This record gives sequence, C-alpha cells and structure tokens, in this order.
Amino acid sequence: MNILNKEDYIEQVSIDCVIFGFYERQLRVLLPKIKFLKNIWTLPGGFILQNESLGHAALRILAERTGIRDIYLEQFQVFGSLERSSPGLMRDVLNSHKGVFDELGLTSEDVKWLQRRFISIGYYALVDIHKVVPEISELDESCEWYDIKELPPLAFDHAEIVMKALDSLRLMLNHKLIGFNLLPETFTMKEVQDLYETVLDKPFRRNNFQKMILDLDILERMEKKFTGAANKAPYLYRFKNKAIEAGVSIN
Amino acid sequence: MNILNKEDYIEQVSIDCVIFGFYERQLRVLLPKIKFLKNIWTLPGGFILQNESLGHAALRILAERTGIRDIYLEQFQVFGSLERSSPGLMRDVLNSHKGVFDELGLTSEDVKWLQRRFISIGYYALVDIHKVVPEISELDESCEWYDIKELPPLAFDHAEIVMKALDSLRLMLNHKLIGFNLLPETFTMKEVQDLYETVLDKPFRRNNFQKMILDLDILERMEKKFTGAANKAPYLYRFKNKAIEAGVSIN
DNA sequence: GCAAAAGTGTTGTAATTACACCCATGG
DNA sequence: CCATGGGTGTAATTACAACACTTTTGC
Repeated sequence: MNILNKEDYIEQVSIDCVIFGFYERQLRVLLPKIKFLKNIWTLPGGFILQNESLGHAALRILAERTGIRDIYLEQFQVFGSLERSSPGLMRDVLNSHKGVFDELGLTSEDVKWLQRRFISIGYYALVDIHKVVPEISELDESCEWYDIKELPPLAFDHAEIVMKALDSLRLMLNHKLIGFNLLPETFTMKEVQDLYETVLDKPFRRNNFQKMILDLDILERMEKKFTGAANKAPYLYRFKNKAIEAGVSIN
Repeated sequence: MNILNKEDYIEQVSIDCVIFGFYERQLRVLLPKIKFLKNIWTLPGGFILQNESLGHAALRILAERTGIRDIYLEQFQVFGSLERSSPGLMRDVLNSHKGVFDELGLTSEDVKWLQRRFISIGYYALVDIHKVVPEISELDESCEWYDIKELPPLAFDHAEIVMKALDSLRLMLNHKLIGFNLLPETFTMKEVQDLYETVLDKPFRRNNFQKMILDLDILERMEKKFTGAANKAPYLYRFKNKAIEAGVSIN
C-alpha cells in the first residue's frame, strides 16, 4: 500500500498549518522536523484526500503530523505564487533519499508529482501549550515549539506563511473573540492579559484590560486560585459556554 | 488547439470572482451567463494555468470572462466542501451539449476532468459601474449586473460565495479603507456616503460621516462641482495617493 | 424668498484612558 | 510590616452621536 499515491489526493494543492502555542509570555510555533531534511524545518502540512472537505483535511493533517486533535482551525489565506514551491529543493530532497523511498516501496515515478508547482491553503490555530502533547509522526524526527522570534530555517515560503498567520491572528484577537483553544479550562485574568500582550505585542493597563474583557460577556468568574505567592490570590475565570470552540467549519 | 486542455491547468482547482458594482444606491453583482446553461448563472470563474500565480490567474479569468482589467482583487476564502461541486449538474450539462463540444473539437474524454470534485478560491472586487464596460465572452450569451437582493438562480454554491464575499467586503469597509476601484476619479462626499450606506445597509449622519471619512486622512478636497441643481454645489474629493489601487498581490 | 442639498459648529453622552487607592498574602 | 501582585473606584480625556444653524443655488 502506497501512502503517497497521488490518485488519492487533489494534485498540486497542499494545506499548511501554523499552530501557535503560548508559554511564559512567548508565542511559539509548533514545527515538526522531517527526517529527510537536513537543517531545514517545514510547517505541518499535507494533502487533501479526494473524499474529504478542506476543513476535515486540515484537521486530519494536523493530527497526523502533530497528534493534536479536535481544535479550532481557521483558514486564512491561499499561497500561490510561482516562486513559492522551489522545485529545486524538493528535487534535491527526493534524489538524495532514494534509499528511503525504496524501503517504503516507492519508485521515483511515484513521488515525481511532489516536484510540481503547489498552491497551499493556510490554516492557523491557537492552543494551550500545556494542554497539548505533540506526538512525533513516522515522517518526523522531532516536533517542537519554537519561539516565533527565533524560528529555525524554514523551507519554501513557510516563514512568510507564519507571518501572515500571525497577522490574521492579531486581527482576529482584535475584532472577534479571545483565546480559542489557547487557554486552559480555567485561567486568571493575568493569563489572558499576558496572552493578549504577547500576541499583539503591546501593553495593557491591568484594570482597563479586565473591564474590556469582562465587557465582552463571555467569561464567568469562579473561585479564587491559591498560588502560594506572597500576594492576593487571583480569581479564576472560564468561558461561559463551550460553543466557541465548536470546531472547524465544514468547508 | 484545445482551449480546455487539462494539462495546462492545476486540476480540481478553480477561481471564482465576485464583482460588486455600485449604481443608484444598489449593490450589484456582475454575472456572465454561460450559453450552454439553461436558466442558471455562474460567477465569472476559471482555472489556474501551470505557469501563472494565483493573483495573475484571477485577473486573467476576470478579463477573459468580463473584459474587466487592471483592478484590485481581494482573495477572501477557499471553498472546499464535498457537496459544493454537484457533479450531477456538470455531468448533465456536458451530456446535453455534446454537439457544442464536437464543434470545438473536444471529445467527452477531454472534458471529463470538469466533472471531478473542485475546490474554488474566491476573489472579490468593487468597481465603479460607470467606469467598467462588461464584454461578453465567447463562452457567454450575456454579462449583466444584477441587484444583490435579486440574484438570478446561481449554480453550485455560488450564492453562498457571493454572500461570503459581501461579508468580507463589509468587514474591509469597516476596518480598512474606503472604496477601492468603486468610485470614479473624483467624487462627492455624498457618493461616498451612498456607497457606505448601500454596502453596510445602514444610514449615517451627513456631518458625522464626513468627519469620519476625512479623519482617515486619505482624501483631498478639490474644487466644487457644478451640478445645475437648485442647491449648494458639493466639493469634489479624490484619493491622496494612488497606492491604494496598486493592484493584486503577487500570490 | 423659498426649497433643497451641502457645509459647519456645538452640545451631550458614551467609551477609553489614566491615575489612585485598597486588599490579601508570605516572608 | 512591608513588598508584591491583585482588585476596584473615579477622574480626565477622547471619541462619537445628535442637534442646530448657515451657505449656496435655481426657480
């Protein structure tokens, strides 16, 4: 059985996912490292099966490459310039790993379609870095979080894709809802503020921020949190309903 | 020479354009009517050549199907549900027009690829209805403006695509810039207001609206306009720089 | 001079921003 | 009892909405 049979997929179209995680006031991006590639990383990406919707494909690809399941993914842009694919890189990779393909039972004909020009549909998500345990796929040798300000070398136009995803995320945070999958079940207002300040890269005043968020009328206050720290214990909050994280649209 | 040779295109991917035009406080959509299709309209759409970027493809397709050139197109969403393609309709159409294809020198094998599942990339634009003269393409029997509230029957999921384009347009108008290609070279504040009121479907107060728009600092005031009407002549405005309509991004 | 459409100024209210103070906790 | 981080109230500022009045023009 050929796992890379082009007949199963829509040709020349890929999906790339930008998974943002939040930890210690850092915004991080989840990047699996493909075994075959030397010192170059790629976004978790893949191809669309003939019998699945785009949204389903994005969720499946994300699960296959990172182990992350059941999260809200937002489609943000299609990348389709002629230069983006850099067929040279793909050709070099395929040529230098003939042995690997032999083991998988793939001929060079079988993987030739990977060298063609591709357009890629970008999805992004925000996840709670503590709620998610990345799993390393067969394809990959690692799957780690990287600070968005210190990303490793990315293949193709993936660095641009990350930046566009960040732009979209910021817009979303500004004009729609807060945190998505990012925050834990319960959280303090400071955690929300840290998130906003990190994503939007600007400071907020504590009291005004609280008012702004509570005015959205989507949080409810729980009991206080015991921290052990030498200060007043903060309240915990949670989302009023879970509808927000209902999942990707059916497209 | 086969104009529908699948080898020339990225398979199973199309582009659909929603062209909004503005006239007498009505928002209209430009819809070419394909000759073969009986009482059903489609958005001006087409396929992506192997050697062109997405943005270029969108502009080419728009020009081929409507004659409209050199405008700003905004990519807004990809449509990729399984149900959207309705292969039944496409099959019926192809079967019932075998004669046409014979004339064009196409066999049923040549057009079989059109029956497959497609994903479609949506672009929209706003144009000045008086600045644009739609041309009827070979494929079509007409190319007319339709009031967005009274659209003719649309094939596939094209009605949904129009609505999503309208949503995106409204968001854009709210949070980014004004009018795009829609307004003429010079225009009155009332024209801008009519545009906003029509697109956003809500009224504004004359003086407050003027302040809001001028505060954006993107318009400059010109001389007054002679209308011949029994009232004060309005000022004309124009965009401060033309950078706004620089054209589609290179993707 | 009057109606019609446009231009401009002024007020009142709502939303933001800034500042100030109080509370709980552990060392 | 004080340093730290959290909670809350209020004043100042700004933005926005509503209203009023003036100007130009053709009949």
